[in-house]
Amino acid sequence: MANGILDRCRQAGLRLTAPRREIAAVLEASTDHPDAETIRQRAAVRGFTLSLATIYRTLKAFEEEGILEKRDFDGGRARYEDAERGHHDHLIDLETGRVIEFVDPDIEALQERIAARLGYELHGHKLELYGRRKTRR
Amino acid sequence: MANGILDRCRQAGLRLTAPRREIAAVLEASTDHPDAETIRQRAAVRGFTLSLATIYRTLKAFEEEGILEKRDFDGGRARYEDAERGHHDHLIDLETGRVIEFVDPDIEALQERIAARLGYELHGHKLELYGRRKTRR
DNA sequence: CTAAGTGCAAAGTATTTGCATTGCG
DNA sequence: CGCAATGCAAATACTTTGCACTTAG
Repeated sequence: MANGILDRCRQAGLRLTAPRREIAAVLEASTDHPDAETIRQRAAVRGFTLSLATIYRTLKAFEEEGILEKRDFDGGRARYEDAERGHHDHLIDLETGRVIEFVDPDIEALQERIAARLGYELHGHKLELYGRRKTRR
Repeated sequence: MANGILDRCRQAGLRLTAPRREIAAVLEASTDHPDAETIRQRAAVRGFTLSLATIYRTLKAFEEEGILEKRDFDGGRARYEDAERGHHDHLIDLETGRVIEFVDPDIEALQERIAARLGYELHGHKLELYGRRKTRR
């Protein structure tokens, strides 16, 4: 079974170039959802210079192969995350903008049922909750 | 109670200018989720010329006042819909790109519970389902 | 060896903004 | 009247693309 991004990259028939190895490394070292520019900065910190064009092309290629998932929380820059880390949804902190990941089996099941009710086969979903931290002290 | 977009516009202390009346009219006549350019075209058909800058500024103002809601289905152009029409979620047809609206009280309740479990007060949410029409004949 | 991938700079989209002018309240 | 809103064009933000060069397989 393929676990790492590079394994899946190879499985997909994509060449394992130095930039791709670096982008994969940055993504796997990230616990958040970096955008293209952030990926470049993180690579730079690690001593690797990446062209933004390459990053965009690579992210698109990875996404098309189902290796990464694209997120668009705010309509600004697109952010990416490893698709293999298992599906989860997001709660966005309205105060800080922080993104909290969560999973809920009930939600998954319910969405499946709703899609079926509408006459559709569910192929994916995105759920974003927006909230403020409860001021319980 | 304020029902129309213009009523809420006035409530919010925004001036009721001709372009705003037109944008409101176009939105209220739309059953889909138009983007800025589409709004301009629809206004044009109705014989009203709108500057794109004005449309963008108006949409942003309306959104900030909670009159409209911004959607970003594909990461491309932002789309807008009347916030007062009651909350609903979206199912996007993967074949045609068509957007189907739906409401499900169970989903609403479940999301509320999840947010609470995470220690958050839910202030909004977006749910997008992606699917293909069931080929049942 | 050769098709896929890269970097650069230029081109595309989508959206925002400066500024002089207009018009709602 | 005065300040908010408008239109235009220029500016910005993000992403894509053409092209010549490099490199993985």
